[in-house]
Amino acid sequence: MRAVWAGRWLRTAYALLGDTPRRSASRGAPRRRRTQKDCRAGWEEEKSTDRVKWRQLEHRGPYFAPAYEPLPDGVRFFYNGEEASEWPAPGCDLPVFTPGWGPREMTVEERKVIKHLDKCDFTEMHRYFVDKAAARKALPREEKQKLKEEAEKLRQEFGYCILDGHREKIGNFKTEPPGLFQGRGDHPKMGMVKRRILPEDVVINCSRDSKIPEPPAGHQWKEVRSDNTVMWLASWKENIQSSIKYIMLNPSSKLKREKDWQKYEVARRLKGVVDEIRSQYRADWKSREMKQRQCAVALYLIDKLALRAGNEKEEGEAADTVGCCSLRVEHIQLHPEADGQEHVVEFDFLGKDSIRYCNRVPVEKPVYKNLQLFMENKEPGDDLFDRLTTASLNKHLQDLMGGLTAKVFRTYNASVTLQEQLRVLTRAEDSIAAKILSYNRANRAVAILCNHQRATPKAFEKSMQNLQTKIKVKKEQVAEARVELKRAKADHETQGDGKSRCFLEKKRRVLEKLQDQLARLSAQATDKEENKQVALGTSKLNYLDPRISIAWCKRFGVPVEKIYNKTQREKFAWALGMAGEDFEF
DNA sequence: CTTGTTACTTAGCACTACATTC
DNA sequence: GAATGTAGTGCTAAGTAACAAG
Repeated sequence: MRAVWAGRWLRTAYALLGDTPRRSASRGAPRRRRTQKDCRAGWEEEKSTDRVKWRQLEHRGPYFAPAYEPLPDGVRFFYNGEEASEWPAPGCDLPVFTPGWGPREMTVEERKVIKHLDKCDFTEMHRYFVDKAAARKALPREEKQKLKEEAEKLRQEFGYCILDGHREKIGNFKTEPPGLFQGRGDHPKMGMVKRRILPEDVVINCSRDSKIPEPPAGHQWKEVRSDNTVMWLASWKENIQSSIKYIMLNPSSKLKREKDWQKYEVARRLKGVVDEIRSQYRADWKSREMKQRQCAVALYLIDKLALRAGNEKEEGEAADTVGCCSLRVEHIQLHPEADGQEHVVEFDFLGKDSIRYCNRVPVEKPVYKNLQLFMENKEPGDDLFDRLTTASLNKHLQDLMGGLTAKVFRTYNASVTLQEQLRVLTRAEDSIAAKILSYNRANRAVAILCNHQRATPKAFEKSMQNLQTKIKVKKEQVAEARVELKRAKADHETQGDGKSRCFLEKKRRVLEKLQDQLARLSAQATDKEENKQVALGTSKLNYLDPRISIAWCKRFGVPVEKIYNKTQREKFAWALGMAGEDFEF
């Protein structure tokens, strides 16, 4: 078998041809960051900052994933068709937190022998992990229950903190286990070894007067600090991109809820000035200054198409993806006329998570002309907006409205679209099920606007077929019930007694019930088909002001539980009481 | 201005637990 | 009771954006 790069078993497999992760090319001496002393000063001064501040924070520190067990002796590895008798040797040349095994890079000797991944045969290793997963699945009920209880115990011990006197849920209380880095898209660092995190890597953030978390026996924290202007409880630097990972609170916590609420309030403030901003950027399309023009056109695209800002990325560090400001000439095509419309721009690029954005849109003539201008004398690989960065764009936005950045447009347009679509699609006389379908349609309009895609579910075709079969059966049943009803009607007319009347009523109810079921099934089928490749969750969780949905529920008598599950209701608790039925975004 | 660092939000996928159907 | 379908959850990568320093 070939190297299978998908699947979690890889996390535990050996890294074969991983490059040594390069240290980020730090050019000069490390710059001075905020020190602990500065933090203390911040604490006492209560500087005006939009950062949420806390007074007291106590927690247990992160939970360290236990080390993996070594592969048993029987599991063999083949290279180029031959069994490698000595390799890979169990054991680990990296420091491990508990005695055990972890993924590692090849030694110098191994690298001399193993040069091509496609000559590696992982079959036995793969089977070992598949079997292990199957064994776990086949565990008797009591054993599973026991595992569950152990996990719950862990959650109780590590999964909560005390913040300003309240016990709050932590979002991710475990350090990330070592494994092979799985980037998305064509990632240059795919397959590199992600090191095990040790207590020595971890910075703890908590109140000075709290019980400081104990590092695991025989270990020490990298640092313990008390910075009350940040939301994280612990952090460490990861070795692939040398970015910092954080342990933070669950969305249901007060701190996160308030932040979320603020976000939507900023978007609502934009609503008040958006007309002005729009006429402003329209005017700037004709600006004499190139930079201003580019800014105005970019803003138009961000506003109209809900594009992301598009920060610059370091080449070779991540997959080649772009957003608005980092669009290149090769990503758009101009059509003077297409699909019966004028001034059509065709976009085709990879966005966040290497999700393809492919769209043809008619734009206003000045935008079209400007794009033409921006593309003149440029190579396909050149930046479309060569005078523009996200920083300068956001600087401009900040001047137009305090707190305004490019991403606010996405929030704003998503929420406005939901509100508008709900208004258009909901009919008061519809059943609850039909209303929920309308809600999903409105949600879907937003997801499409924001380009939230998903892979077609594995069993989609099959489950769709099953659904169609069910519909067919139901249709036959309805037809049959119709015939029976007719017969009962005729019987009642000839006999006219109470018994036949009763029978007639019964048949009528049966038919109604069946018709209802049929309607529900076809609605389900429509919904399913339309939703095939659209992910609704992301917009629901991150872009749609929950007060819009809650107000809609109240207005149309739909229970909120039909729209938000328990977790979502906890996250949006701030909005539950706030939004009356006439709330307007 | 550029560049690196830091903090936080947004994103899709794998897995799992539970409901439903056979 | 097994098989199947699906909603919910965990995970962590990949963005945005602010800020400091050269």
